[in-house]
Amino acid sequence: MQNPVIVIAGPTASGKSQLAIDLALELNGVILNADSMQIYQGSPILSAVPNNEDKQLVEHRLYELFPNNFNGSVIEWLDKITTEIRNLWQENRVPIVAGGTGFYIENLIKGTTPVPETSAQAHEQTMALLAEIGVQALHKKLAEVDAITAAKLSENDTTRVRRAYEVWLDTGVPLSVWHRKPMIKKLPEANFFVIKIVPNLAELEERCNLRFDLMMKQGALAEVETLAQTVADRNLPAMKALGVPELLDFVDGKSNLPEAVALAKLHTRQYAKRQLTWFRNRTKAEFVLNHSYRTDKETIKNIIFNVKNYYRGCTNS
RNA sequence: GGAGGGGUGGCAGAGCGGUCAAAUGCAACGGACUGUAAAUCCGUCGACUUUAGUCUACGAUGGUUCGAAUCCAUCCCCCUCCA
Repeated sequence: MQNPVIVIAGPTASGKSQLAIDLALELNGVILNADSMQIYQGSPILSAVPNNEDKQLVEHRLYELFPNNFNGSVIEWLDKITTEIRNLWQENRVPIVAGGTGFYIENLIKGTTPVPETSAQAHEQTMALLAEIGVQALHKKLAEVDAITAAKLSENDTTRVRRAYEVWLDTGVPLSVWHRKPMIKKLPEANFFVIKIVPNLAELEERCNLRFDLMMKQGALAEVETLAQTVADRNLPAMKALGVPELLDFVDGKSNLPEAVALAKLHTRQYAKRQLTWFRNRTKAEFVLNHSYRTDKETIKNIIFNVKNYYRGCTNS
């Protein structure tokens, strides 16, 4: 096997973590987190970070790495995971990347745009401008300096309009120009074997609901109360984990508990759908599992067989 | 029993004679996604056909009118208050 990276991509509650563990046990693997929420420390319960039992079975890395007030992005995660993967190759162990954040996985596999890191001032300035004039006006200003990007974006797309403007402000070069440059792969030497879990929605919905009830029993509410007290800025990524905003509303007295729980479940289901369309339409996989995973030797055997075959092919060619 | 308010598309909720297949929000379905991505955004959403159009729709039935979700009558159901 040469520079293998096994990637397990799938929606929430599809059994990724379990599959990762079962595979890691067979392949001398280490599990690396590819989930944008599990990377933060704030909500191990709500973001379904693997528990201690799982962590004792197999080594897990890149979970609960960043403090809650850290404003992270794909890049920080990419830096971390890149060095972890290289380390594992050195140790002759197999990196198993597991997570539901399609955007992160895509950046790992296909690379990132070579935009330099934007300055904090540019960010602050753009945020201030956004707050002052609103998205649509910012979109208009963007159109003056970067018509191509502006044309592609909805005038309501706060996140992307903000970023495009910020990039222009900081680098003096429109984002559309940056986008023309070739993507940069952090790990050009890696051979990815992607396993995609694609369960049907009804099945997934049930699992999401059951899992959320379990989270509540495990103390999700206390988790959110702590967040409420320790993190001032609720726009921080760590405050966006599913269930956090909903339970926060309850903590703030803006809703009641059953309502908050119902909403959190709804949003979880909607998120799962979004993930499903991401993976369906833009993630190529070497192996597709068309149902949720629970420990099952046949499936593991089958996957291992495919993995070994795949990497034999890679070294030969 | 008396007084009042109301029944609108999967839900909530506007509309109160024509420009209404019916605002808006939610849900649902599909899609996008190049540094906050568990984020953010877009499209569709009565049926059939589809630039246009046809039909069935606003509790039920009947009426007024060129024309009704909108006005009138009767009936059915719901809610609030008084008894």
